[in-house]
Amino acid sequence: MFISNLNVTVMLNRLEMLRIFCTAAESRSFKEAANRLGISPQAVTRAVKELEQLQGELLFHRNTRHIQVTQVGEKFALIAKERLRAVDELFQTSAPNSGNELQGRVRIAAPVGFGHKCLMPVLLELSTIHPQLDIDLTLSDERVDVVDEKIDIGIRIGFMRDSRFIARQLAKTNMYVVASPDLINRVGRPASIVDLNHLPVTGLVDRNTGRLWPWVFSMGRQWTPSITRFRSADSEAELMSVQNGLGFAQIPDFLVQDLLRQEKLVRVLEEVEPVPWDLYIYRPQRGPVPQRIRLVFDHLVSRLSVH
Amino acid sequence: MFISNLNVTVMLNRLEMLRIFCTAAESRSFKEAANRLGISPQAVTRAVKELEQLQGELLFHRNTRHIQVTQVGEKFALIAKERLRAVDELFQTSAPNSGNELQGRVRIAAPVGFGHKCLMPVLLELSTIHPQLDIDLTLSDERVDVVDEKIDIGIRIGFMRDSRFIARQLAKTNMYVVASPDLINRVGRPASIVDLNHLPVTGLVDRNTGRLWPWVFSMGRQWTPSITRFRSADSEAELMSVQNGLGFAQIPDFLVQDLLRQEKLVRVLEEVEPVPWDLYIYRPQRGPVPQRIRLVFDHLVSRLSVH
DNA sequence: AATATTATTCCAAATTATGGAATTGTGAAA
DNA sequence: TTTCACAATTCCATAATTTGGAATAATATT
Repeated sequence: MFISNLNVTVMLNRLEMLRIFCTAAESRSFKEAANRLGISPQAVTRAVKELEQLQGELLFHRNTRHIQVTQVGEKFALIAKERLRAVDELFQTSAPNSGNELQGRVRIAAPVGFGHKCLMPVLLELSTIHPQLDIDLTLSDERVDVVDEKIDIGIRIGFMRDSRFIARQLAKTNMYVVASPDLINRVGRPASIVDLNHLPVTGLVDRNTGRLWPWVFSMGRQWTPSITRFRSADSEAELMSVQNGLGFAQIPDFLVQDLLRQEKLVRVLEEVEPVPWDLYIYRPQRGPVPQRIRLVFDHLVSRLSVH
Repeated sequence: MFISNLNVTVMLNRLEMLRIFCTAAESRSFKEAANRLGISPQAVTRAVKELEQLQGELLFHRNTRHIQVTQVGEKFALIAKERLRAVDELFQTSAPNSGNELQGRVRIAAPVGFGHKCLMPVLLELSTIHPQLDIDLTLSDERVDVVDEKIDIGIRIGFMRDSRFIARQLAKTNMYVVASPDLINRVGRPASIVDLNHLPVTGLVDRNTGRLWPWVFSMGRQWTPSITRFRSADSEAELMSVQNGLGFAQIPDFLVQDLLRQEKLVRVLEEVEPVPWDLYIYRPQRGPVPQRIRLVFDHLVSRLSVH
């Protein structure tokens, strides 16, 4: 328990305090935040004031005419929002599992980022439903044909016009140029592709060539970073660096859509985005296909498709 | 707001509810939990009861003589504890940054898991201190000599007896056999290495050979998984599968120590663990070394060393 | 069978949260 | 420049919630 200043009541419900603060951070006024939450404006003032005292710094600049979240407040709100959501999630019921069991080895290949973000949850779910399955997962960002020959199911971005495989489109995937709100506040947003030349950027390294992947834009335009703030062949590491404000990056939408929704990242250069690419799942059309491969394939299609 | 049954008061402070529940989950009685928290046993009863109503299922089996957290309760407690900690963390102040600025490219190589878990936070910190640095990070789990030639700073597990490099030991790293508590509850814990032959395990694939890395034990013993529940060359994916109870795995301590501390994972076969390996950082001893390399090296040493 | 201990329920008292009213501050309109 | 409308903030009386003592019920131990 903490002792407050005179005239500031002690508010022990920190969860509600955070919720009020986060709502205020995305409102144009405390009054608007209060309306959204169905509470009084005094409650918003009290919550923000108490949080500022706990944090030891201002989270909003404000007067009777407008409010402005501080940079510290902005960062704090992003983290708080996520953690608030995580706690709220604890109070939402989840559906039970069901299904019949499969067993044996299934070899699956996918891009790294998609693997971690979208595929692993589904594979874990699959494995719960079918405890006898042996999932052999290969994650890489490059098209390695020899690997394709050894897999049962693959997921790729691009196009698939090969009769050796049965392919099914999962979704269209966009390539977004994104950055953290903090970075944008500091350096501004690019108005055109050429602006990227003098903004901090990060880069994804092609493991095969050692060079940076070019960024793709509408009308077939490309731009390759030269000077970067951070670069790696590891897309996860690149994403971490972007989230932490090191630079702008071009990243597939499935990796960042949650972060965009949570306002941890912001899209820029939307008007020059390339046409969406296909995200598809495929399996070889050779010989009789084990039932488990067919069923896993169908399960992945149903769980990964975006309608 | 939710309408409770007769005689159950509405408790809006969900954070405290979770805290009470989590403390009870690791206590031998509600009275003990109450003592730990400095509240009355009635408060513990009320919090647990209300949480059970919100979740729609029993979290404790209990009578006046003892309490037993249910399996659902156990799982819920593990998640809740982490999220509770994450929220509590929001209310702890953090120290400001300081330092002088460096600029230019620094090429760093490290193992994937260590890179994500231990190294990225430090690199992000470095980049904040030195915004002009261009960090080029290569993450891989294999020793690739040609890559070593192109790097400025490397981090490796094993031994380093090469006079071409300046090496400094960061820590001893242990290889732990771990599994989720849920899995152990379901299948029991191995009493010896041979028990692994009929327990579910996951495996890390050597990208170069396509085969599974052997597990290492004391007195030079090795064991290689044959049938796995899950396998990947991607250590992150393997770790996710272990956390979700797919199988036992042998994983370096730096990847799992937080999860062990949080009781999300449990160590087994501790008595046959191999002697610790060296985790060391190194840089080439060729020609004059740019100051930025030297300073980054020293910074990494100071931040990554375990005392 | 008796006893000690703990979970649970009830209830009065204590504590906290709440919004109306008033005050203060600020930008826009006259 | 003055006036006005609006919102942040503070104060305070009231409402709502939380609290622990007391009582009850249940259970393992003696």
